[in-house]
Amino acid sequence: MNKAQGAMSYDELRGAIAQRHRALSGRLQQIAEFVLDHPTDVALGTVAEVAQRSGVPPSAIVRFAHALGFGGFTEMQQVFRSRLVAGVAPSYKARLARMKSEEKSVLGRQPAAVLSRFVSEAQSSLVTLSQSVHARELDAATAILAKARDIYLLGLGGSFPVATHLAYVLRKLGRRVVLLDGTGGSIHEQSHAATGEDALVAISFRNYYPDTARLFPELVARGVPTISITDSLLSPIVEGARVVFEIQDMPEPALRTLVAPMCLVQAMAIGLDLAAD
Amino acid sequence: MNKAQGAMSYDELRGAIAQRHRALSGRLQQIAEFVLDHPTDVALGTVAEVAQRSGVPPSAIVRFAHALGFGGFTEMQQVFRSRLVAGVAPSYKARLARMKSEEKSVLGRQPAAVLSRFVSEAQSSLVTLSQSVHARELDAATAILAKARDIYLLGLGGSFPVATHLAYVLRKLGRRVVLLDGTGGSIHEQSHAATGEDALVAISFRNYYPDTARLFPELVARGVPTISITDSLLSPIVEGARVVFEIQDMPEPALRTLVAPMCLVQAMAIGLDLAAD
DNA sequence: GTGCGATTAGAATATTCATTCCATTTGTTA
DNA sequence: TAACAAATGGAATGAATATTCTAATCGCAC
Repeated sequence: MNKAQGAMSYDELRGAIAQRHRALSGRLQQIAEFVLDHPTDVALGTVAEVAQRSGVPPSAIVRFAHALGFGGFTEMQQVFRSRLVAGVAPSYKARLARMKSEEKSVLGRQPAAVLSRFVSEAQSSLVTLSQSVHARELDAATAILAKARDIYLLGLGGSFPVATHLAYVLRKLGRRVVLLDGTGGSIHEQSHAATGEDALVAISFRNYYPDTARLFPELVARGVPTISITDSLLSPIVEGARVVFEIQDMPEPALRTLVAPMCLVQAMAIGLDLAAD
Repeated sequence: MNKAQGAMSYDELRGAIAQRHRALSGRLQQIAEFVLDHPTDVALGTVAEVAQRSGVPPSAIVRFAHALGFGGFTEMQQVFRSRLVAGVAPSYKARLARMKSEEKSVLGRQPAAVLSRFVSEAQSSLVTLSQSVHARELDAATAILAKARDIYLLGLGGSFPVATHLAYVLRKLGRRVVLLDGTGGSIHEQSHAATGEDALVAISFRNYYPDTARLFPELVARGVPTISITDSLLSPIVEGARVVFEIQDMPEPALRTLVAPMCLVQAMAIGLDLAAD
């Protein structure tokens, strides 16, 4: 009623409700309690649904929103929805918005600010990684690698660093590795010896490197067990893969730090080594 | 259309979309890509909003839902909403606790536990990075690169992924880059043309790759301005460098994720590009 | 018990929204 | 090139929804 609630976080709203609870009328108190106990219902439901579940008429819900300073139910609902999106993607939108604004400010142009931006970007990509990769996939991947005679690595363009890193670690651990880098001629020749006894790890992000998209199906067709690391289930290296690791929210090519895939391949390699004992 | 999609989990829906993607028409493929990339928008938005953000007419969105076997957009949206509620249910605390317990349990050898170990290790290495790198060094480094005609990159062995990544980004930004990788003969020949007009970025960690230790002094002696990224001030690529980035606490070669140096070179490259305007 | 202000419920309304339909375009086969 | 089928975009439609309005009710002081 009195306070102008422009943009409000969910936690702030909780505090505000708790504070005013005593001052509210009977019905409104009842709604306050329901709303604090069932934030998800408020976020996703309609006025009628919330009204029914909390046992009050729809108009009371709207009055409640008004009493809190919102223009209406819809406005209040936005705050509850923000809590949901925060739960799945740690401040994805906020991050983007912050980057956009910083980019244009004078501060954002200083190298030090650029570094801290990439650091925080990398941090959140690591959080996402550990959330989105499931144990089952990792187990399956290491099982494939454990049985392989030779391990073929396919990662070109922007993904090449990931492939070289995996190659390095696997070789350190005594595995036989063929890095498909296309030096000294066609990449087809390098992969010509691959069979079902071997294994392939393919890495590719948007925009998918043409050679990768071309070679991958050939190897799959030849029966080579395949592990794919990519950023979308629609990428050209998904179909036919035994295991797919999807790493979401990859920024545009020039801005990606490759932190998440680097960590992932590292864990695959070391996990393989530990499981072998 | 054909499949009766009663109750469906979000992951199942993702799989279904990926599977049918090829069989869909152009517009519908475009929508498929958008919804996989922006599940939150679909969960919370209206048909009109989703349509606008994905750049298609609203009717196409409905047709997409139909093509997937749903009765309409609203029905499909329920699946996307289920993902949001699932995301908040096991709260941060629970998830964090689970990670902690896994880490210490006997299951430490399982790949999933290995991954979470590398992730947390990478997290702390990023924190260290942003603390130990100072603005002055970054400014000096970008200044050197800005004046360079060609940028030579020297990073062999375990550091090679970092060098290739830097090469990729710098080239994307239109810089002339020479990656010293030793293919097709001696690495000396590749670097033969470097002069004081150019610049060198050298990356090396223990155990320092012999070729790096050999080539580095030569280039310095020839007057090439140099930026070094290494793990100790006693490393062979420190003496003579204009700027030295010391990244501490690098684990042994097979265990390092290269997360910190990857971030650093990324920031250097982008910082250079932004400063150039 | 009476009168008054605050509160409430439910119907009425206006808006937003998903869906459908059809004319037009696009792509394909003959 | 012509004819056909599939796909597309945009307007029309009807349902669902939030909000407002008003009459009725409640609580309370006197």
